[in-house]
Amino acid sequence: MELSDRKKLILRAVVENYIQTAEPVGSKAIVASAGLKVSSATIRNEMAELESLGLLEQPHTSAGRIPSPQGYRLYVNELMEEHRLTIQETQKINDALHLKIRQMDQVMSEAGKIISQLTRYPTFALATGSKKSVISRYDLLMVEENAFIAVLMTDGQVVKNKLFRVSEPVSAPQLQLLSTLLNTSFTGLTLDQLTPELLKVSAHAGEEAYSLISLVVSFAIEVLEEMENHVVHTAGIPSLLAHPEYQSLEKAEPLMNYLAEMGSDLNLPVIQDKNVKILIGPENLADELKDSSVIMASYDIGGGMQGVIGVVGPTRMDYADLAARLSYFADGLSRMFGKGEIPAPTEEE
Amino acid sequence: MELSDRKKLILRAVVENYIQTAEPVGSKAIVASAGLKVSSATIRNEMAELESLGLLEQPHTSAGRIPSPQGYRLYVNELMEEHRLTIQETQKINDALHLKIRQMDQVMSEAGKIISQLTRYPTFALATGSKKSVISRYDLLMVEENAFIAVLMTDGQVVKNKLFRVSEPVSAPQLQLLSTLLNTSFTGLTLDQLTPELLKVSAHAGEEAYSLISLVVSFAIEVLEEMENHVVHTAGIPSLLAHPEYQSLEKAEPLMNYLAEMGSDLNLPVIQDKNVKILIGPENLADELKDSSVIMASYDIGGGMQGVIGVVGPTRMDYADLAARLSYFADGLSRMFGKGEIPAPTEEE
DNA sequence: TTTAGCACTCGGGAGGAATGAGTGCTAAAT
DNA sequence: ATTTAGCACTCATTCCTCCCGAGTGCTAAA
Repeated sequence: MELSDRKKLILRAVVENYIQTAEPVGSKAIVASAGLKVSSATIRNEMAELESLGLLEQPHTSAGRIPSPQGYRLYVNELMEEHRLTIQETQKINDALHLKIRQMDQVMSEAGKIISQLTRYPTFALATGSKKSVISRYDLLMVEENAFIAVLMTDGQVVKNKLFRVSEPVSAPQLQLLSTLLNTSFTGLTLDQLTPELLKVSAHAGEEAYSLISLVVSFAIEVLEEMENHVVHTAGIPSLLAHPEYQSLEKAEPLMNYLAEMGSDLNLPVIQDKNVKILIGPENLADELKDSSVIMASYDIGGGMQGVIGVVGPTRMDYADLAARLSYFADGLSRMFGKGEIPAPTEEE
Repeated sequence: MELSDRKKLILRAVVENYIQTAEPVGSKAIVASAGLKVSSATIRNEMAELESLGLLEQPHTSAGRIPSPQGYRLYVNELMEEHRLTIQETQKINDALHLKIRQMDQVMSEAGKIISQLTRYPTFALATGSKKSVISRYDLLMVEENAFIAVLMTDGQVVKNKLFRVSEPVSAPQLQLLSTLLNTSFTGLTLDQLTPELLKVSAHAGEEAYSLISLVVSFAIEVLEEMENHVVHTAGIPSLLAHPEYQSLEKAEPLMNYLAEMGSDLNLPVIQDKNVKILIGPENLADELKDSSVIMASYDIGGGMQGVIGVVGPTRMDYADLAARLSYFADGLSRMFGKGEIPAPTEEE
């Protein structure tokens, strides 16, 4: 069933009033804010109907109405106008992007901090993707007699390194040999393909080579595990407390703990079709989020992976504004990854 | 003036009772807990004196006593018995150390998480040291025609890398040349020595070399800046809410925000003589910490740097227990850095 | 110096009245 | 058929007030 235009107008007024004031919206307030030429009694009748449709609800009998999750959903889907960012806002986001993000592997952790500062909401950031990462190349660098550095690169262009200290001395030619071996036998393999393979190689090379190889390969496994584990970075969790819906500790604490501890077992649907995805109240899978909303945007990392960055807040959020900001931010990140390089401030000369 | 033994006993009983119950301690409770063969009236007299000495205070007239910051300080300095960890506790810490910390550069961020989980207090972790870091070696790895990896190692044995994409194609011999140049002219320099030097080199080599060199050097500068910036990692901030002294948002919020935002401008005295340092209430420099305590332990990173890891909580903390746990944990980290290698689970066979 | 006894203080919780915003419903008006 | 004015009603919130009890300080005796 389709709502009358007037009902839509009223629902929208309720949502937008409530987003601003955080107080239940009464019929008189609607008359004042929406440009309707009807009396408050009429509004009351309409609101009663909107309530029976499940779009509005009453905290208690003698209070105004607040939007239900379904009400917000309808608002987001049909009523909300796309928010246009001001030049200042885009400028702010651009500045933050370019100033703060220096190294590619900091993107995950820094992006969250930036968004959290910009929006004053808690944020989470993670990388995802169905495609399994593989190591595309190995380099071994001799440091001294019993220390060397392994540098690994994944197909997603992520580079990781680790310093190894070993008891038996190693030589440069030896490392050369090993890295050839690694590059021929241990590249292009996904995490599950990587373990049993070890044995074969130990036959070819000597005892010592075996132990070195296994050191580097177990490092490779760590790296791949880390990539698949979808570590979730969070930032700005205490910002929650600034919002009236989390003024009571019973509300705030479970959510804050959930956010602080959301590790690999994230209960969010991370696949998304469009750039921005909004989950309202009970649409969230995690119990701790049933009374909150999540707005997230995705960006392309390359190598078949995508990054997701989102904010968490009360269902009473400025969806239009946040969606626009996140989307713009995510686009900026996509662009950075697309270019494969950070537009550092030094480049602009 | 030296306190009588009985006063010491009473002070200690008050502190330890209060640490456990979080409720002001009355004279009767003291009689019951401390093994004193005197009546509650005597205790009351003694407590009145302890109060006038500034060691105890009364939340309000008709309540028991709680320790003042000076009271805690005296307790920590003289009365507290060193806490012996149980086998289980040390085991737990060892397990956490070995399981969670895989790569050296994760130590900072992981250590905090571990301690926070172990203690259920918010933690902070940072690296410090008067000595300036320098880059001790550069390696350039050719990836493809217009991409290469720079691997930098500091004198503190930290290795960082970055993938560069360049518009002009580069060749392996060229990179070889550049890395020699970098290693001869740009190693052993502190952050402040690093900038003006650039010009000299541009004369030697051609145009293109210049731009590549400056790319790598500016990365080196970023790395050194990052090391000097003493980035503070925090974890477990919401754990604060579990403690009764932070049940009211007015108390909890400023502190949580402070912790969440404590960036480079950390107002803590980071130098320390012993392994563990305790700051009680107003001994803290930051206003936000005036009603809280900080317990921190340091560990040796090598290369003239030391790491600091600490917990933040109410002044009513189990100082003995936490000091012991942190100290043990920090010693474990020192050992790891001393060996220069992570005792990975795979090695234990 | 210690102790028993007692009056006193004060925070915290329970109960209850006043307040007021906002409703639903009815009956008249358009 | 819809809209509106009017009015009784509901209920969260605020502000008293009262009461309780834990714990104190003080006094006077041991």
